[in-house]
Amino acid sequence: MPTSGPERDYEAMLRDAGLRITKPRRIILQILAETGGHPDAARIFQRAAAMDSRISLATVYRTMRALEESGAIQRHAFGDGPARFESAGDDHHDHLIDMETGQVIEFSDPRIEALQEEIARRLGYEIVHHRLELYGRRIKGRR
Amino acid sequence: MPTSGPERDYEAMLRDAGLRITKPRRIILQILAETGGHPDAARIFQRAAAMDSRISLATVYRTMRALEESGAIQRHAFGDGPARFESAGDDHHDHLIDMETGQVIEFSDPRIEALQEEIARRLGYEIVHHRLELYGRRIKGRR
DNA sequence: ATGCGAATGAGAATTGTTTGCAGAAAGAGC
DNA sequence: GCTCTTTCTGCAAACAATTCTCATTCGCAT
Repeated sequence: MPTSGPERDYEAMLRDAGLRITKPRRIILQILAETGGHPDAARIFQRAAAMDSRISLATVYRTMRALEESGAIQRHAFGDGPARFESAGDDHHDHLIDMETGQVIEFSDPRIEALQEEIARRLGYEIVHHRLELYGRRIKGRR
Repeated sequence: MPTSGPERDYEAMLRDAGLRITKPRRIILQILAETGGHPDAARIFQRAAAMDSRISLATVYRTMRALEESGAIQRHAFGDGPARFESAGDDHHDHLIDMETGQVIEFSDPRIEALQEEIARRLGYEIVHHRLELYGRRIKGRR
């Protein structure tokens, strides 16, 4: 069955990071795998609580932090709202946020990445990470 | 004398926005004009309090909001810390944050801007604003 | 099965920011 | 300059997001 795949991957990540595989973590990871998108802590907590009402919000935050530190997920802060998380594949991408719907569209462009590198180098810096977010609205009369 | 210039400009902005020119606002604006950089509310408050100890942090926040809404300043959120403000000229630029010192370096590159436009258009969007932040560390052995 | 260290839950604590309210003060008109 | 209306301010309380404290539970190496 396909559902068993993703869970395994995540558990391996925990293992590799020297973290214990606990019930709450398993649930949270399962949610991350199934949900996709860019959920915030409250949303993750809400779904987790539906599966096991004993889980606390603090554990969600702690788990997210641990996963972030081990490189399994990324933390974003779109606009000013709460932090939102995304499981980190090895594909880098940036975000376009639809200002009307709040929808987040992912994109990537090697040319932009290259320019960023060039600019940073010219300023004497080496890029550790970056954040590029475009906030826009849908062009009407276009499909 | 050169010190009288900036203050005038800011007062005009208040006027134009239909806001009253009050003592606290004058002080806050003066600080913004003199200070430069990307101060956060606490820093602005601290300097304001040095000039007039009655000023409250709430007023700093309220003033920043008013100025932001009237387009006089921009609000940034580097990393995860508190919001930081910058007086908004008509020159657009992005930021490179030195991860060791927290120093913010401004830069701008029309090629990146153009690419962003192109990407957004391809996705069917029109950019309202964007945010590009490079987080990096100084390259050693380079001056 | 046992023990030790790591993880959890519940809630209190922090941090950054906003808000409610009563009094102060700005700007318009006289 | 004085008064009126409306906007601002200060203060403290309210909030939202996140982290921390601590007693208890649990994973897992032995």
